[in-house]
Amino acid sequence: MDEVLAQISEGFRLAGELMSELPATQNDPGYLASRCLAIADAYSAAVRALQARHGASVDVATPFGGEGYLQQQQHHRPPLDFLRVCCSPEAAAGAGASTFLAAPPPSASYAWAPSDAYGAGTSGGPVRRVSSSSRSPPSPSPVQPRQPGGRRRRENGEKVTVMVAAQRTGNTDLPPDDGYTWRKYGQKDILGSRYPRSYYRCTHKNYYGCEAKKKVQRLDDDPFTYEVTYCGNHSCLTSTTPLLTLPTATAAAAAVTNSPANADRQQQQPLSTSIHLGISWPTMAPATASQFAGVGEGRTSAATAARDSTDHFPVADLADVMFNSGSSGGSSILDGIFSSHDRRDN
DNA sequence: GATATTTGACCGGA
DNA sequence: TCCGGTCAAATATC
Repeated sequence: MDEVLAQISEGFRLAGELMSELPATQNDPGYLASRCLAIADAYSAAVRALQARHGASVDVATPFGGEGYLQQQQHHRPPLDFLRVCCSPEAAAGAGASTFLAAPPPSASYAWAPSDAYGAGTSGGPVRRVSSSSRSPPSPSPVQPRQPGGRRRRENGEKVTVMVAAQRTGNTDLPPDDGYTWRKYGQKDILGSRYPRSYYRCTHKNYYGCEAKKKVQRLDDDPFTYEVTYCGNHSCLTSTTPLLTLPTATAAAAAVTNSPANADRQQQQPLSTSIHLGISWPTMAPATASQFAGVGEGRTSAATAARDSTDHFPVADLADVMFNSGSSGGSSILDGIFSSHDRRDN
């Protein structure tokens, strides 16, 4: 079992590295793809180790087709929606394109397809980068302490704006998942805009002091497109604090064991889909059209929205069942991890 | 009960 | 003074 845990641990380590490298490597789809595959390999090795240890009791063939499924999916799906930003030709070009991503980046080592090729064509994913700059020059003074009762508007770090296609089915009010978990803290009607602007900050702001924020606004001329502006960096991703206690061997083994009961439970439960890495893991169970239409209401976090997507990726699948194999009501393993720290930040 | 969202008010910058 | 960004109490959800 040590080998299994080591492989899982390695997968997380690689994922963490990749996240921290994203700002510098986002224009290198080939590198990103190779790193993603390395992560997938780590988890696949964990599965193989589990199979070697437990034999037939570890059956990953159902309902997703076993290793064949894993291999197939590795070559057909980008691991995370947000990589479409990083790897899209528009993102690489830096600005300006007004067309939706419709073709794979030529240098990507895995097949790439427009979002509509998957399922019912839900979230479209980021389609273009509009700008990547800080509006104001770096402040000569360090971060000022917040004055009691005062509200300081800060221009911290880089600002990146992307255009993101809304989901075409189900709840189109939800912006597509970008891989992070966000908490909405405000909404504002903007002058000259038909649609209000929503303000989000990182869910883990308290625990990590993560100052990442984003603004989401629908375009007047295209309600199916969101303009998402990211401000600040995710310190919750780069923290060296040992945040994650690996699930127990029992939990991990149970998670990858797709017993009918487990499969059924995975389909029924509203799962929290994020881990400390900030990665939103798509759900393991293939969702039906009716599920798309129903879920996502009420809880509007990006992670929840991700569940509406038909995105599936083997690593994500494995991690999803690992970290969401608990009971309902937010009592996943991750909830246990964050429960004592990550309280509300108001 | 804990946590997330909503929404009116407040604050700061232009 | 206006407008965008944020706060925080009230409310909703699980």
